[in-house]
Amino acid sequence: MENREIARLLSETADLMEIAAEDPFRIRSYRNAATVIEGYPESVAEMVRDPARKVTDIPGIGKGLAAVLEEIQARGSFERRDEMLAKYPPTALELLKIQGLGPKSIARLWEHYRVSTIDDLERVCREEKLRLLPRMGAKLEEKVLRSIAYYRQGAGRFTLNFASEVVEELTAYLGAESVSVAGSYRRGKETVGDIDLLVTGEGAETALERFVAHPRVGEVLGKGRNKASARIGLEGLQVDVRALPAESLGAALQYFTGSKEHNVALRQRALRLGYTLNEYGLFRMAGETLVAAASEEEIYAALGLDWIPPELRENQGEIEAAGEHRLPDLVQLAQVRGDLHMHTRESDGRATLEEMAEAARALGYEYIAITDHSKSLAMANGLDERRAVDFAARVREANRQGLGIHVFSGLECDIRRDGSMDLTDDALAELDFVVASVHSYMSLESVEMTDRLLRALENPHVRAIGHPTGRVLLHREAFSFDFERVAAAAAKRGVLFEINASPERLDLDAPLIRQAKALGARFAISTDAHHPKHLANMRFGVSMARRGWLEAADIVNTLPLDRFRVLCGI
DNA sequence: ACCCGGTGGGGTGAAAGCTCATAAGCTTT
Repeated sequence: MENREIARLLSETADLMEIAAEDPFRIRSYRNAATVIEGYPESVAEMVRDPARKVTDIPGIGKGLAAVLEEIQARGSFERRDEMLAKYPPTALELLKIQGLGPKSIARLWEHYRVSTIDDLERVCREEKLRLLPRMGAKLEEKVLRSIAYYRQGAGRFTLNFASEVVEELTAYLGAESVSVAGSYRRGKETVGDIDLLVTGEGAETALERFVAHPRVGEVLGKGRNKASARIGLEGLQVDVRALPAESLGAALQYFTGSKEHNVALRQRALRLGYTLNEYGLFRMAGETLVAAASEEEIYAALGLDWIPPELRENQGEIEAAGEHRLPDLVQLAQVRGDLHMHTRESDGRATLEEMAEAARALGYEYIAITDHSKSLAMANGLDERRAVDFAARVREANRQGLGIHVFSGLECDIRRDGSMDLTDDALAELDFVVASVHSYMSLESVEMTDRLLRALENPHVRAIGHPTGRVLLHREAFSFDFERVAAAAAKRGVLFEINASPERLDLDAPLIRQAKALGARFAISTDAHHPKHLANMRFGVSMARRGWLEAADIVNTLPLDRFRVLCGI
């Protein structure tokens, strides 16, 4: 079993234990163990099997959890988990994703009404029975119903951190001469519903057999000669694998990459030009002569178009632009030279300044900004004025000593309800790069939120607005405000929009990026890393930027260090 | 549960504010 799956068993059990109101410190130990195991460089399952190794050498794993890991390795579950599952249905975990409900409420709902699924929950709300329970009322019923509706929109979709692991693992595993990923994953969409893989060449036919035999494949939904579908992992992400001849890979890739809207428009164009386009190729209609199929470039060229990068294929003007040879020269990951939003142990990050700097240096960056939280986010141990100023001095000293990369002292400063900054201007003036972010009062009316953000933009020390809409994918909607006014003001004041590359956020999204660019805004793509490995999430942010039609010139952290310093005056 | 440090037991990751309902539970990273 993979580390990630072990971690999942532990953290799900911790959730159930919370519903059962067990000892909070024990619960924390399970959660901590899950985090440590997920990030552990070796296979924990193999360590359990190897008599020469001791899992208790892993920090956070003691006698109790070592026994749990033994049991997981032996039979895929463990006693406490079974006990919890006997007490509460496994679907109760899903209820934790509904905003407004926590472990106590879920326990009560189960005890009083045997509510165990989202459908049950919806019924209880509609029948106005939730309000009869202690500490619950009519308002909560409304809130829960709204949250259910939002949750259902995202049901069955997955964020890119998980999807990318599956793609990378299967690509290596299938063993065909070529494996290409298509679908919304290839278009860089922020969440995916399934994964489409195309295999060709040597080993393509046996790849389907290998696929359904993969140890993490659960339910096989179908398997024929050319296609196999299955759900993978405990999460149940659907993967479709298609085997096809290399001669028609381009047509298949074009077709299965989509989007549907792009393909419809492309086929209409083909018809106008006397062709027909399908997943096997582009054909001249009379006589059905094959015109192009092996590569996407040939197909687009035959239709009089430049090759369109997958991220743009949404039928949002890209076909017209390709016909007029004015597609943007989209930003690429390799052009990124720095990362301007990350955390260390100073607040809620996991690593030190030096460790983050070293990881960034290893990625080939020239500079980073360390931006820990400010004091309002007490939960994250945010910095007050004094600590922020001391930290800036520490960063200056670290740069003098030399880190192999330039580090800017920064802060992710809370934007308070009235739009003022959480720290004084004097303190902010000591820092090189201040990102201002909203972390509270997210449900303000649009007018108040707009005024709040406009005021934040007025602060002379603010360089960027962090995760500007506050959305958390599959969990929380963007808060409402007048984006056009805020973007226009940001452009005027030279404040950057962050494109937050964390796969949980990906904020701004593509339509807002395009809108902001049209209003003259500039951008920073930043990972918001809380751990050195999170720096690698930059690629997801670059995908969003590309979906927003951005070029390197739109993004400040593609600038070399000296030019970036001049731009920011630091 | 773990860890430390000691062979018995104490400490553990940080608080503020909102909502709904009237004391507690949830949210925020």
